[in-house]
Order: sequence, then structure tokens, then C-alpha cells
Amino acid sequence: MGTTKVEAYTEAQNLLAAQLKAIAHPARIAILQELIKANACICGDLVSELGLAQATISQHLKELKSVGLIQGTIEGTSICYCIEPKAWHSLQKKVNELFNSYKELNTCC
Amino acid sequence: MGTTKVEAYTEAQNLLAAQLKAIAHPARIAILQELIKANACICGDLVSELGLAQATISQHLKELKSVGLIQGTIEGTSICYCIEPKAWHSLQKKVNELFNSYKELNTCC
DNA sequence: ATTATTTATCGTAATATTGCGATAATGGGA
DNA sequence: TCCCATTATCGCAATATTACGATAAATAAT
Repeated sequence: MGTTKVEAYTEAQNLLAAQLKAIAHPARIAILQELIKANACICGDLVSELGLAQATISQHLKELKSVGLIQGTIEGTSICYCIEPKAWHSLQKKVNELFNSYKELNTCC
Repeated sequence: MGTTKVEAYTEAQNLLAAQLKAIAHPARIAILQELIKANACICGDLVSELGLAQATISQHLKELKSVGLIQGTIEGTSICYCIEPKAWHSLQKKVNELFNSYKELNTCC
């Protein structure tokens, strides 16, 4: 127990859930918004921008990266992070498919 | 430690994260899809549909309800669940605002 | 070479989540 | 009234997440 029963669901359901989970944290939402706002990428600026420790920010970046939503490029001594366009749009599409599959019919409870 | 530092973020970030978290689980995605597919609401059918125990389904329903994404109406001895249209559309809008705030500029890393 | 800067990783503590059996609570029908 | 069906809640065990200090690893500058 304690573990999600992955085998009970489709691949699509598990993947969508994993990507949504990556976004479903206020720190990671803030990081994404900051990356978008700064357009070109930042790195340790996130540490001063949000009120979190460096280790914590690094860990959140790792999670976003692990589902492919951001990418990091080494740039001298620092690392430049930014949104990964393909995964970003792909997730947007999948999320909207879910939302749009609901048609309000007022035949409900 | 172990707790999210809620005070470090805006209300909007915390709310969006909470609603996304409710969706970010394969069982809850499956429940939402089933509710949408059945249009009018079901209840304990979810238990036989997914391979989870009744207590588990009930708990997932509670979480979806707690962020307002579904509603339940008592109907005799059973309870009829369905999507709550306002919250559903509101979340879709907020999610798309986040996604659309990113403009690809290939000035990135 | 040494030092400073930047980021990743390790280890740990606190808390949250997931899943389920057991049990309560509610209302319908015999 | 007594059972049956349905759903919620409690309590628990296993695991996951969150946050951070300490430390390592890598590169730039002196």
C-alpha cells in the first residue's frame, strides 16, 4: 500500500497524471511562470525570486525536467533553464482534450 | 518540513496547484472520464469499473468534491455524482492562461 | 594552483498520500 | 421491525513528497 495502482489504468491516464503532478505544486507553478516571464532562461535567480532553499529549487527543477516540461543547458558555470515547447504544447493539448470531452447537458443531478 | 510553504506563493498559485493536484492522479482522471462518459451520474459503478476498493473510490470522490470539481446529490440510497460545470470551466480557463502565457521565441537555450 | 560561484546530490526529518479492511450511517423494501 | 444495499468514515501500514543543511562536482577567474 501507499503506492498508486499503476496497472489499473491506461498508459495515457498514467502519463497525463504524472505530467499534471509535476505542475500541481505552487513552487513549480511559480518556477514555470518565472521561466516564461524571463523568456530567456534563468537559473539560480529562482532561488532569490522564490523564498526557497537552493536544494529545494534544484529538486523542483529536476521534477519538471523528468517529465520533459523544461530543459536545461549548461552555460559556463551556471545552467540555463527554459520551457520545452513540444512537451508544453503536448500537455496543453491533452489537458484540453479532457476538459472538452465534457459537454454540459443539464440532464444531470 | 514536509509541508508545502504555502505562504511563499500567491493565492492564485496555491489554488491552481490544489485543483491540479486533485486531477493529477490516474484514478481520479479515470473517475472524471467515467463521469463524463456516463453523462448523467453514476456512483458505486465506479467501484466495479475501476479495480479499486469501495473505500478508495469514496476517498478519491471526496478529494474531487473538496476542490469543487464534482458534485454529489443524494438519490435514495445511492449518491449521484457528476461534473460541476462552473469549477470545471474555471479550471480549464486558468490552466489555459498558464499554457498560453508562454510564447515560443527561440531566443532560448 | 587556489579560490569563488553555481548547481546537483545525499541524508534526514516532518508530513502527506494511497489503498484497504472494518465498521458506521442512511434509506428502501420485505 | 428487520434486513439489504449503498456510501462515508476510521484506523492502519506502506510509500511518497517536501524542505533543507551539508557536501560534492564542475567551471571561471585570479
